Amino acid sequence: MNNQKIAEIFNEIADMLELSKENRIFEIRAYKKAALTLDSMQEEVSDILEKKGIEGLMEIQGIGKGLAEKIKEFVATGKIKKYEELKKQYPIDFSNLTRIQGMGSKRAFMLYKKLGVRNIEDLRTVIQTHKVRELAGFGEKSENELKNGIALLDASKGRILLGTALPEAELIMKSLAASGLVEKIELAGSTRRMKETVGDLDILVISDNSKKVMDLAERLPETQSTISKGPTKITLWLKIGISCDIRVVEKESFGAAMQYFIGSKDHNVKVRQIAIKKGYKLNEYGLFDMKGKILANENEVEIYKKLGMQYPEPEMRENRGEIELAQEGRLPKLVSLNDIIGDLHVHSKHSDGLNSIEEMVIEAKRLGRKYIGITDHSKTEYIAHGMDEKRFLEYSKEIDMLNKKFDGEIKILKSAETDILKDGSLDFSKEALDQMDYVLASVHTNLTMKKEEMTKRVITAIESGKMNILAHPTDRIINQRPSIQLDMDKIFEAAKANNVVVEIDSYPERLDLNDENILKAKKYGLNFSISTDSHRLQHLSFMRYGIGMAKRGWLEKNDIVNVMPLEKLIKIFNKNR
DNA sequence: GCCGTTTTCGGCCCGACTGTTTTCAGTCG
Repeated sequence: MNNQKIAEIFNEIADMLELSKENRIFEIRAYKKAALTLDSMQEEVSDILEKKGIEGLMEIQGIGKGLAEKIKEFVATGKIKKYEELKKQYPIDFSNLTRIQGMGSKRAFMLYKKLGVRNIEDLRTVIQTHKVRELAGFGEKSENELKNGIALLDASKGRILLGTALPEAELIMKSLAASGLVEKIELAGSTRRMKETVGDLDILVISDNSKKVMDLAERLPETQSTISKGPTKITLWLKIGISCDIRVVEKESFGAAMQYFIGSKDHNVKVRQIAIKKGYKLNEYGLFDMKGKILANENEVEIYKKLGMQYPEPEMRENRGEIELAQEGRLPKLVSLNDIIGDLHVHSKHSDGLNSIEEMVIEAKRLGRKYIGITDHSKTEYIAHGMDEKRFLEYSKEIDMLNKKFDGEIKILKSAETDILKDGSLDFSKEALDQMDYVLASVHTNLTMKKEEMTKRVITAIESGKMNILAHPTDRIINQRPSIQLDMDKIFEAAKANNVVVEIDSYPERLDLNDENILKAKKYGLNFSISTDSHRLQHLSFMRYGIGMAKRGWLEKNDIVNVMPLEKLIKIFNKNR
């Protein structure tokens, strides 16, 4: 919770420094960069301080002594002196005002100085009375731009789920491709990198008629309005509450454009620095030598090659060490969707799923799965219609029957999503657990337990010698519910010692483990399962999101269990039971 | 303010679009 608050303060400090007369552009950048890092960081700064002190903070990219001291100050006192002092000079709600499209710190300050605008409500008033258009540097159009900006912010969903953004982007791309106007169309940006949430869409197009492409984009059913439109780029506002950039680029520079617009920003800054060190220049049009001669531009692989690097898959491009590995030729060969042959977390009508086991099995078979594990809830999950031992028997019989029916086509594994109860015990009798091919277990109740207690609870389950997969380990729901408090190092250590597989839950609201935790877990040499947590037929296709997380966490095929043939998988499960 | 096999001082990514301009500042990604 500290992380986001400090990020906000750092951003505001940057805004206020932008107003000072001296040129402090790099100091400003340092604050903004640190804010970005803190905002997306999983580990709480207060935890880092507690464990490793101020040196721990300074290990974070972009945080040096100065910022580490300020973070420490905030954790200790809830305030940062430098911020409080600046704020006296500029009593303006920058963090909300600058969320308005077209509003930066300078305009915000101008509006404060001339019209006394301190926050969005003040701004609404002066727009209504048309005072903004009278200001020097503003005009009628600027006033309308801000008015629209506020409306967009009101309608904005902020960062939306990857599971919403990706299908939306695919719809738009499909329509543009079907028009016959485009020679090539590709997804870029954070959606291409499979980030768990997405702030806007980025689409690249090759076309010899960019105007027609943009006119068409404006008329798509997904489009709400046009934010800006130039000769090579259009920004749309989509009905789902985010914006979408469509850029038309030359065929010759398509690779350079892809490299540039896939990002991430941090990754690109570092790659550009490498280019500069080699005496080159890299931008969205190509890689150039000192004389401006083109070295590479049509494809990304070539650009990285000329820079002495392997091609990093988009999911890895976060400047988390992938650049160094690419330079050394040691990039991991990431797992891919095609490697997956089974799904080990699937619900049916027996608890809170919508479809019968048979329906789920048929769909899984259609998707090419060789086995599917049915994992309906246990009795403590009474809201989800969880099964007691008696109902488990009926469920068990049904699975046996279906296995006869589908013999040779797909194997149905008998399991259950077994609650890890408050004391760490499992929510089924020993007899029931023994009947299962494997036991998937997870926390669903008493989510607010203290870290130490919660960690002990989960480790007790892991050490029970009964469970095989720890499902959605942190239990977070993106944008809705924070993670349960767990010492992840201890959990992973215990999982490793007890042959427990950790899950990457592909359900878009969960994506749990997330990329950061996967990277951490990989260091412990754990086995992972990538499963869908399906509650209806359509969910079985969520696998690609879990694969996205796995790739962002640098996982290779041999880190994953549900790529293995059934016999080998069962052996792993039987090891600890 | 950060950072380091060119540097503990002197670098730090760069182009598109818009509006109010008369040559460019502000914003964005």
